[in-house]
Amino acid sequence: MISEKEINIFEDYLLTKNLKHSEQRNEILYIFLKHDKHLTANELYRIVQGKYPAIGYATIYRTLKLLCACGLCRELKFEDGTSRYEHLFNHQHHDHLICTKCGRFVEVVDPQIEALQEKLIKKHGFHPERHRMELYGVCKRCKR
Amino acid sequence: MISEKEINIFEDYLLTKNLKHSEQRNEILYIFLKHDKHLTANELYRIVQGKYPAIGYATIYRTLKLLCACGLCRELKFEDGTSRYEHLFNHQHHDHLICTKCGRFVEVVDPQIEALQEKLIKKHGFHPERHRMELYGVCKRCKR
DNA sequence: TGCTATTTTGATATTGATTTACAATATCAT
DNA sequence: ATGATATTGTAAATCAATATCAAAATAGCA
Repeated sequence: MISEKEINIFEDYLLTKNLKHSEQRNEILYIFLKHDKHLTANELYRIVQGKYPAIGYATIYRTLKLLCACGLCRELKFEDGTSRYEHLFNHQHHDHLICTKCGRFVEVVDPQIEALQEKLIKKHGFHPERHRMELYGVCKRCKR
Repeated sequence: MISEKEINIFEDYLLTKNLKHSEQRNEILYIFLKHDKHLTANELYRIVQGKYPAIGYATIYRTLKLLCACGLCRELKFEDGTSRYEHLFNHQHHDHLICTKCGRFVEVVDPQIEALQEKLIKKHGFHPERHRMELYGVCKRCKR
């Protein structure tokens, strides 16, 4: 399920930045790619630990930085302060709809909203770059 | 400029929760109300320090919690991790448009977007509660 | 191969923001 | 005034994230 393309993106990034390969980086990259979820640094750390107990916390953070820098992932900061790392490859832009009871969340996009957001930014004389939208509510399961 | 109503809200909250008055709480409340800006805890702390050097950091945080609990303010967490406290009284719901160069920001509302957000939440079977939207771009002044 | 410059790593310490613990003090209904 | 309860400041504790640094790994080159 891991796409060769994602690995190439990482490889190319190392190359262009004159960075080196390492087993740790590989291990973290593969584990990150295998888990197509929004993991926290800590969750990733624990999974990596399972296979590679010697790996340090700092290396997780360092590699997550690389993954973000090369465009494979991005850091999401939620309201409660937790940071989660989200896959970017083959995932077009989206926002999040989050259940306030159970924390479950869904990726959502609405082209109309997207268009209006850009319009709103321009109306205030800004040059649009990006946005962040989180919708909160109670999900079907928690509603009853 | 400080509205009696805001003070009453705070008073009432203390009353209903069986909390007590204190000079510190008053001082912090008044200074918070006087500065109709999005201050950080630290900025508020420094201002309060000017009049009340004995006041502790913890008391600032504790009082900000009260201000949020009684509905006079809310904590905003921005992407860079900083928390700012925003006035709620007489400020209807709004989102933020933030300049990525200078950090300046504008409060914005777009009824069309608001409506679509609610629709989108319902479409996914959620019961809508609230949302958070931050728009990022480069402001007029920074553009040139 | 071996050499060497450079990068990476893990352990540990450090930061910075926020929270907590606790003994001393202040508040307020009686 | 008294006593029960809440509040305060100080200092210590958290917590996630970052920086430091000596030792180990990597990769280009002989």
